Amino acid sequence: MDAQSPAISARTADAILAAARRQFASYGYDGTGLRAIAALADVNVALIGRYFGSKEGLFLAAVPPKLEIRGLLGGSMSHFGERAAAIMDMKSGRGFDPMTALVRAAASPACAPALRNALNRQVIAPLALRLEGPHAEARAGMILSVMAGYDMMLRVIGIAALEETASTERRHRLAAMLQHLVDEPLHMQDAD
Amino acid sequence: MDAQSPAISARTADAILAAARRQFASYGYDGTGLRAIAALADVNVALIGRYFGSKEGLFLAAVPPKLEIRGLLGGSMSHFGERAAAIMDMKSGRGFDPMTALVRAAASPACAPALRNALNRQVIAPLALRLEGPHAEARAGMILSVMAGYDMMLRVIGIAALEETASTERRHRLAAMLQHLVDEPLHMQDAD
DNA sequence: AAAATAATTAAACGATCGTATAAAAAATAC
DNA sequence: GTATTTTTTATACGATCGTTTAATTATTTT
Repeated sequence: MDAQSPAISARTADAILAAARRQFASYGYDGTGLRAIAALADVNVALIGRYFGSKEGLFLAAVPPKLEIRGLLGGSMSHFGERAAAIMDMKSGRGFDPMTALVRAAASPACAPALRNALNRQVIAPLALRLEGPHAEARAGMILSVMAGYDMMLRVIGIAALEETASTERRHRLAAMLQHLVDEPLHMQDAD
Repeated sequence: MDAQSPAISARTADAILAAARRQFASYGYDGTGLRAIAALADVNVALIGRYFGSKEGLFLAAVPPKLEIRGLLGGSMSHFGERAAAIMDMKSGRGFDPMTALVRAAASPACAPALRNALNRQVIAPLALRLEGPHAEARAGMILSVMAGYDMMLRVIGIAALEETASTERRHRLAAMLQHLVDEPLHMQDAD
């Protein structure tokens, strides 16, 4: 219909996006080849160019929109730590995880600006709105830091000290870290 | 002398290593080309192959040996948080920082095993020895997670919420996170 | 059924990558 | 000063990368 529209099939676009998410999360931005994505989606490589313009365009369409941690800001903030830790632990392994994709793609200069924008708008900002007390944005940034670092050490690098720790143990400690940042205004008595 | 020795000049090897560290820390493993390293070191590309065998060999010779966070375990553990946070804040920007290199290289499957070993032996293990109470290794892993995540969000991605926060503010909050993990056994009263 | 449009494919381009080979230059030994 | 060894260079190889062009198949329209 649209005169210069490049001829689109929603099914194919979704297949490419799904394959791209899996590959980017598993091998990072640089480590993922467009031919591997195309093979996984069972389409021709040229379709990626036609649908998303470039590799960077595909990455931006695939990963950032999924960065809103689902259900993370749903409930009460007095249990944010537990909720977030549970989500971090619930990873499917095979499927696509936005946080792992983020960690694996962060090193590529091509993605960094887009990731920064996406994180600021879709994670930091809404999270900061839920944080009471001063320095809400800085604390939100620290919360994201802790979650990303945890994912990096446990899933991307695979530090033995974390892998060999019981899941409930890990979850409890991560939850304490995050909740400490949420409740920071209540802990001001601890300052020296 | 050694019959099959490949003919080595210490000055050249050091120049290559220094250039490699800068490039790997700035552009990650995949984002760094051997020709760029050679140009920075002012030597021919072929010398890298002759001196270090392969790109992976060069990376392993350049980055992991520098991962021992200098001076981090020197003083009392009651001020570990402040000390570590100060080191994280003291980054030269231009020079080589092992933590940033770690974050930028973690995504590459070629480096992950070597990084895991280096971190386990040179960071986690000596740090865990200094931690009192139970789960020392898991807590050491979490400490490294927090530091790596902080570096990733602040330096690699450049989250605005952290960049726009005063350095002392950031340092104080990071120190509190780390000290909390060090002193965890003293906080058991907080458990629900 | 024929025509027109939508959607996909096959093939190749130029560039860059890590790596290997053989020749040249520099340094040392005799 | 020539010979020998050490160190560096120039060059090319094969592979893979992201991207593009033109041809082909599938679908819809008339």
